[in-house]
Amino acid sequence: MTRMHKENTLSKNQQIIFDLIDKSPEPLKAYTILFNVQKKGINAPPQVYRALDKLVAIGKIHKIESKNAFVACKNSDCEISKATAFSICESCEMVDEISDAKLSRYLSSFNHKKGMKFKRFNLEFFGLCKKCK
Amino acid sequence: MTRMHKENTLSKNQQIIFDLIDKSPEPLKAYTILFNVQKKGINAPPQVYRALDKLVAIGKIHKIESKNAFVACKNSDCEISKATAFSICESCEMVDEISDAKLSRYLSSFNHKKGMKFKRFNLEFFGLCKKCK
DNA sequence: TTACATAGTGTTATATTATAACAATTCTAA
DNA sequence: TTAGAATTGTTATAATATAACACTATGTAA
Repeated sequence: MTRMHKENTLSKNQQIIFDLIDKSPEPLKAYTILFNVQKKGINAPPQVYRALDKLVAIGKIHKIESKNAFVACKNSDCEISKATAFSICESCEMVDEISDAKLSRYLSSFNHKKGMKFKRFNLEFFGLCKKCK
Repeated sequence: MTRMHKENTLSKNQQIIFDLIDKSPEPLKAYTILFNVQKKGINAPPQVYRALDKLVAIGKIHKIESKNAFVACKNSDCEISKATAFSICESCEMVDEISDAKLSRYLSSFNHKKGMKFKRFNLEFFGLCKKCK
């Protein structure tokens, strides 16, 4: 049997950073996170980026590529980030994770004509949210 | 009548940078572009980024957000970058713009339950291309 | 043809985002 | 209890992107 490590438990830095992202109403950038956790003893960028990388890998957070920012996963259906979709308000910067089984199924089964088999997708919609439009 | 400027013609720097991207088989990063156009008198990052911004705005190129890199538009249907989709090989870095009217229609008409009206989307699929799988 | 607005250029400096490299420590499974 | 894996702490630096300012070129309207 191959060695297994404890799952579902986050390390100290990972927990600190996840908590911060999870309670933020908006996506957080790495250096904003750094600034906010310095009081907890996390002093340098690599500490933040390492935690972010791990949290992304295990699906606890997602990176919003168009903003270089991170949000907590709100969607139990996204299967460790294999299928992510977001709506992004171009005015107030609000980001909302889309949980739509039909959309997810449609895209997961989409096959490129040129013979590529997809493992993962990320979709970002842009517009104006209810409040801003 | 409102003032109109010439359309469809690129400025000198825009043309140089578009030509470079257009003949590249792979997405190009801003500083790779800078390095390659220095012999043509483009010396500093802002010159590159300004041309890239404009080329993106008029739909001649697209930014691959997950790679911070740029490709020429191969899809006359994308309507000035309102609806972009790419397949990205995780092994060889190849990027291919997807032109699929059905997919585009499906996503363009997708409406978020929470009342957001979308103006634009970007979709990035990841996997292994024919050659790499 | 002038004059005006808009777009583009060149330049220096700096801001922002992300990683390399290395030493030390802690956790986990056997 | 011990070896491997994961995590931490740290310094330095790489990579990506923009601010700000002076200047030039181009298209349009009068």
